[in-house]
Formats: sequence, C-alpha cells, structure tokens
Amino acid sequence: MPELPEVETICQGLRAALVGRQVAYAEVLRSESIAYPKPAAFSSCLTGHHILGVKRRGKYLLFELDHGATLVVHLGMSGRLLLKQKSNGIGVHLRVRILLDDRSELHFEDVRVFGRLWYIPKGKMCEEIILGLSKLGLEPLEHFTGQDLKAGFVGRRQAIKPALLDQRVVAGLGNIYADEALFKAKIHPTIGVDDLSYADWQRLAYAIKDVLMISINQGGSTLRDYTNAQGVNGSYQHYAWVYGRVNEPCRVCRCPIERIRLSGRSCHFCPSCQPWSKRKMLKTGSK
DNA sequence: ACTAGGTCCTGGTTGC
DNA sequence: TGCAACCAGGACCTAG
Repeated sequence: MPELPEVETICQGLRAALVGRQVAYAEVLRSESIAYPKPAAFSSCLTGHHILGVKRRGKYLLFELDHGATLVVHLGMSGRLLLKQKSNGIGVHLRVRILLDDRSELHFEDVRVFGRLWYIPKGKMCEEIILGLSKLGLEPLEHFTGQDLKAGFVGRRQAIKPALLDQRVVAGLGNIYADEALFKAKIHPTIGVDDLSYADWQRLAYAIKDVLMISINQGGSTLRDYTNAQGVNGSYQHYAWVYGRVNEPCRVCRCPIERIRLSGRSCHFCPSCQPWSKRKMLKTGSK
C-alpha cells in the first residue's frame, strides 16, 4: 500500500529517469484508471509533452509537463509505476502504458484498480479538478509541529488512529505509518483526539516525522504489491514495530502485539507500551 | 460539522 | 481437490 515513503521513493526514482523525456504515445488499457479527461482525450493530450519535473504532494505524484500542463497519479491501494526498457507483452494488470522518446516505457500497473491518473491542461489548477488534492493537509516532512497537529483536530472527538488517516489534516499517512507512529509516541490508538495532552501531540508529531524518514531511507515498505520504479522492494517492513506483527513479541517489552478493528481498518499496537491509561477511551468497533 | 460504515476492486487465504 | 466466502485498504459517498 503506497503511503508517503513509498510515493516519495518512486518520485525520486522517476525524477532521475524521466526529466527531459518526451511522451511519444500513451495507451489506456483500462478506462477506469483515467479520472480526467476521458480516456481517449487523455492519450491524445499527453502525447508530445516533455517532462520537466516530478514532485510529490501527500500520496499524489505530479509530473510537471511543458506548456503548463500536469500529469497527476494517485497509486491507490496497489498501483505501481514501473520503468521498462521495452514491454515484453502486456501484463494482466497493466492499466496505462506511456511510451517515451528514448524507447523506454512508463507502465502503470494496478491490481485492484483504485489508482487514478489525471491530465490537467494549461490554464487549470490541479486543485480545481482533483478535490482530494485541494483538501490535503500538512506535509509532515516540512515544518510540522505538535501544535500544528493539535490544531488540525480542534473540535473533533474521533479516536486518534482513524483521525490520523484523514488526509485533510496530515497528508500522506496511511494505515502502516499511523500505527507505527502511535507506537513510537506510546499512544493507544483508541484515545480520543480531544483527550491528548500537549506533550502527546509533540511526541506524535516527532514520531510521524521519524517513522516516515526511516522508511524513506529503507525505500518504503513492501507488504504485497509495492516496488519502486525500478521494480525493487522496500525493506521497512523488516523493521516495523507493530504493523503486520500481530501476536509477535513487541520489540521493546516482548508483550504480544494486538490487532483490533477501528473504523473498518485493522489497527496494530502494543497493549503494554501503548497503555489504555486512566484517560477516557472512545467506544470502538474492536472485536 | 462530524463520524461510522458501505462501496469500489481483485488476488490471496481460509474453511468446508 | 475445488469451490465459496472472506479479507486487505485509500478515497469517496451516504446516513445518522
């Protein structure tokens, strides 16, 4: 599942390979993968553009094109962007194929078809077309403090774990790194956002930055589908504190890691390092 | 305004 | 062995 570290890793790899390249042709193999404009228009609009830069915002990848246009990609659950020297047949999950002027190809593969691509023409802002992008909150790797984090949840009473998945507050966190950051900050995932102390928010902001930076240095996490643009797996999963480690001993206290269901998502934590405490807990759908 | 839960989608896993 | 049911989850939508 590509979250901020995985998208950042892909972004860095693609920037090195794609800046200066020209799109020779774009082929859409699955129309649902194109969010804007219509698939046929997407192909014709993209053709001929030079790629000037590659950036990341939250979990979105933005390819800056010449003549003021932008190609935006969200990988969703299982999307991958792979650089190929030439396509050896069409893979089952290949959704969009972009041929470049040096005969290399950029393949968008996506098993579960939750990923989307947008072509934003000159004169339009990405935020006009992509609602999710317009609402994105703080970039945790930029200036980002406990105060900022606390301010993002003012007036809310949700449990902290599902709250952290809200991209309108923190851009780029997903299920893996939300669990990891809460462990590192020693905060139980079901504690309400209105019940965290200032010290909690400070520890959490620091923990979010820390787990994201460590994962970027490991090339992200590979749990099932993810690889970088060169097809190489990430390795953060080998160092994860709690995510994907249900019933395994905590790396700090040896207490078995637990998994509950919270707002429809799996949630991993150490019941000893992240104690319930005396503070108010929110009702959860845990089983 | 906020929150929980359903939906999309497919391949892997589990259970009978 | 084979089939059906279930599970994973990011973003969006709807209902309460």
